[in-house]
Amino acid sequence: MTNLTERQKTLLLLLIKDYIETAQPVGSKRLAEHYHLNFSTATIRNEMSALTELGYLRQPHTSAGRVPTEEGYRYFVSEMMNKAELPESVQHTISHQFHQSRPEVEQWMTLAASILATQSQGVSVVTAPHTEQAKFKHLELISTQGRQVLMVLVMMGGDVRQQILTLTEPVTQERLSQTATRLNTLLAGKTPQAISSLTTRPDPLDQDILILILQDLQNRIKRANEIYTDGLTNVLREPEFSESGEARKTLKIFEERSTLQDLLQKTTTNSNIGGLQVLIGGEGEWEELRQCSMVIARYGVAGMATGMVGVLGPMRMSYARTIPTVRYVAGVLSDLVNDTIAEENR
Amino acid sequence: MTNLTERQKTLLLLLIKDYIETAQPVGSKRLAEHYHLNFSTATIRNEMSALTELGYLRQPHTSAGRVPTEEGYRYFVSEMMNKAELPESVQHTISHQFHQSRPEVEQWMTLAASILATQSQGVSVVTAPHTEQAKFKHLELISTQGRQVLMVLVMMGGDVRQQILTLTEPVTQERLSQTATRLNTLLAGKTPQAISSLTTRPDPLDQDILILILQDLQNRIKRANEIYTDGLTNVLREPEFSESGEARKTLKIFEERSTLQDLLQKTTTNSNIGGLQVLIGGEGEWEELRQCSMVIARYGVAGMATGMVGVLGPMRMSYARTIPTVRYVAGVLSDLVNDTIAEENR
DNA sequence: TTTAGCACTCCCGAGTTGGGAGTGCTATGT
DNA sequence: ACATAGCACTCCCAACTCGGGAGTGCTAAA
Repeated sequence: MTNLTERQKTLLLLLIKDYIETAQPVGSKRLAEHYHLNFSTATIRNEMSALTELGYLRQPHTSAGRVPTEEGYRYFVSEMMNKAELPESVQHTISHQFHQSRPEVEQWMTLAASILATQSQGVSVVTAPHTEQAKFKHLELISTQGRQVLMVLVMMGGDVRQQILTLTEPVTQERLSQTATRLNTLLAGKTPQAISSLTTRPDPLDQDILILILQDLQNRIKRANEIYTDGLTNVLREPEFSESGEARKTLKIFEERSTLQDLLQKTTTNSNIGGLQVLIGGEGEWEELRQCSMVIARYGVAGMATGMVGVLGPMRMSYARTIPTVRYVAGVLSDLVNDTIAEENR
Repeated sequence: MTNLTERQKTLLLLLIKDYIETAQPVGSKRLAEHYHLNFSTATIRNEMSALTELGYLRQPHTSAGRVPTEEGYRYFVSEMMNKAELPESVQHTISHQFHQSRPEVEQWMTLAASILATQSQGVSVVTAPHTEQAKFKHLELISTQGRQVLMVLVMMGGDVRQQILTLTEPVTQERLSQTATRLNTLLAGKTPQAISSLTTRPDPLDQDILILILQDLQNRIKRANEIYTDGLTNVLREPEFSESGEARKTLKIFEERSTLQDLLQKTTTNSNIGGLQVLIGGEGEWEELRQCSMVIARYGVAGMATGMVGVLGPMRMSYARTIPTVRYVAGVLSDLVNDTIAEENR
């Protein structure tokens, strides 16, 4: 694939860089003058012609400058993927912000989303660390008043959820505690699947609570798919979205969420922790994203708890900025997840 | 103020109605033909001229139709305010959706936001019911593993929050329970203010936990200000936001939130439960909303727990649709809050 | 007081046009 | 064989023009 001469490569990368900055088709003259190249515009024209032939460039009109194709962006991204580094000062700022924040998953998510959005000037997308095989850890039932009972369900991985139940008849705290103790020994360390095969219990209260636990585990899965987002308006800044029709199509993705979930699902299943993926132009699969690119990374601890961070922007987004930022934030989040798990297993 | 003749009033209302539908300046001819008026275009022109003089209408250019001014919209709204009714079928659908939903505040909020957005085709804004003077109800401390402790804090009004603490040294469940019992009797029924004057405790664990409770109460206030939103892209559908610059300014409000909070705060303090307020063109106070209108209502139980629902749209939003919808949703939410409080005091 | 008639204003969309940026090709130089 | 200068050609785009049309205000008559 790398059947490009050194000069072609230089020109291609420069042209894309220029186009990303200016959003204007780039001509031979501009390229020559702006980057002090030691060959003439005619030579550049010849090379550009070749690059067009090879599918890396495209002409919007017969007599306009060149614009990168999706293939061109792919080449550009693969070239810079391993070079791009985040300035140390920015790294410090980011990691500082995280260590300042309160040690709650929700805080981390919104913080990550906010940082990614401002750094990349795109729309950020973050999902909470999700334990695919969350194991039961602890259940607590607390009578609060009348028929109302507070159920607290703790899963390994630090995931906690509470819920207020209203029982059909009042139950003493003692009986609640007994039920909790029985269920705790019964369910300890079990996965949701294992739990769902235990639906019949002798004690009717045990039975009721067990069903509620299962329901809650269902919701937990839904909740794990909750997507944090920031910087939506950044997309409106880009000239390619100036007709509001295009912008609407893109922003709609973030309101409906289903496409987004689909996308994150498909993308992450075949990606490793720390591995970065760049989707360009929806990769033919997501019509809504034909104008966009997305930089996505998986973070967390494989098999224990993983989530996603990503940035969506126009196809001519600043990859040089976005790629290292996403990578770095994913790294920080991985560390945080690691720490949490380590703390738990002390 | 109602110094308008019956005919002027009719014409004004018709014109605004027409403009809301078409987004085009309305001329005398269109008005006459479209609504089978039994007076001529010349008469209409005279009346329109008078209405312009009175400040209800405006001409975009010397020879264009008329467009309502903010004053015009205000008149329109005050005229229809008490007339507008939501069709019963829609009422049923909405109330059905709420009673289908799980009895959790978060569910209600997202549901309300979604319903308002789809019904009104605007951007919905909903805040959770917030108990200004939440009283302490119950504290629970549960040792989970190692130095990690789960703190569950229940306030009157059904507000529950849990948090995982990591103590500096391991503590037995027994000691935790003792602390919880002591603090429960100490704090029962107290307001945050009362609690914050109790900062010194003899037992160091009691002391630590008390501080954490106060921190959590702080966060609870912040959280109560959390704003649920839906239908952001609806705004992009409107022609007045077709240049993305305008749209960006408006959507930005929903990302930054501070303006929105300011607005909700100022608006709700002087409004009663069930009372509807319509802000037109930012009322001179919110520059960002100069193009927009907002329909806002307060819901809940005064003095116990109240929140806000509202819809933001272009100034030519469909008030006839939005006003009764906001009113109805506020009513349903009030009922739900009422039920919750009643359940609690059984 | 309403209405018909009329001159006037001014927006807006459809053509028209010229300049400019960029291209590909060819011929010439290295 | 490759790079470059020169040149004719293409085609976009912004500016300009222009006529129709919608709407107005005024006046005079009913």
